[in-house]
Amino acid sequence: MLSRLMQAAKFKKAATVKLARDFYEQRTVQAAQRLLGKYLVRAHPDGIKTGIILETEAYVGPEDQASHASRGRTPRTTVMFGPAGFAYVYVIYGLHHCLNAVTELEGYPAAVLIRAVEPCEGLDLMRARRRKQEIVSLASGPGRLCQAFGIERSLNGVDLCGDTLFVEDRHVSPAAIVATPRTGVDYAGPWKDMPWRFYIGGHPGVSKR
DNA sequence: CAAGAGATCATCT
DNA sequence: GATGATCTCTTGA
Repeated sequence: MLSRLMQAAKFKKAATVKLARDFYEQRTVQAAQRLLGKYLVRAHPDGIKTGIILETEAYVGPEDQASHASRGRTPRTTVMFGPAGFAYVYVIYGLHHCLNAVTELEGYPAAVLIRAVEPCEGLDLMRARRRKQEIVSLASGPGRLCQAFGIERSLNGVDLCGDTLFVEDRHVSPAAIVATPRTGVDYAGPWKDMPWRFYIGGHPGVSKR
């Protein structure tokens, strides 16, 4: 059994190397690509959960009709208009949560949707939350990963440069990055074809479509 | 394995 | 009142 001390030690180590705000201030498409291979970390009273980011999507600016922010600033999208490095978490289809990292400058609405990770630490915690056993099915999709990691609306607006949810500045170099159009945005007119979904090629943990 | 439907409600019109 | 940055289960080949 992993002692509380060991977990604390791991957490402490991870916390010292988390991505800083300036990472999130870069261009969204670039941030989406550079997040691939990095470690998403969720600290929770139950224990720590981590996973390697496998799949992301970029939602870029007020013109992007695929983005929630294209309809202007609303209570929901306020976080997207705020400064970089905060979490935008929303409920979709009344059932599932999706996690985004807000990017670029304050006033310019943009974010990276984290669509899938390869679970590393906290596997049994994730299994319990997901009620699935297979590692590959624990976090291969935006809703699945939020369920596995215990990410819900209470985390909307949390600082990704804080201690509860962050990305470790540690990189597993992806063999190949694939770019495709984003998922489920057929309504987005000319923007639906922008190749702003990125994933690690050939990895089984990438979400199905 | 692919296709289709149902779940279920916050959000905006 | 309509819709959705999804998931799971069922059906049928």
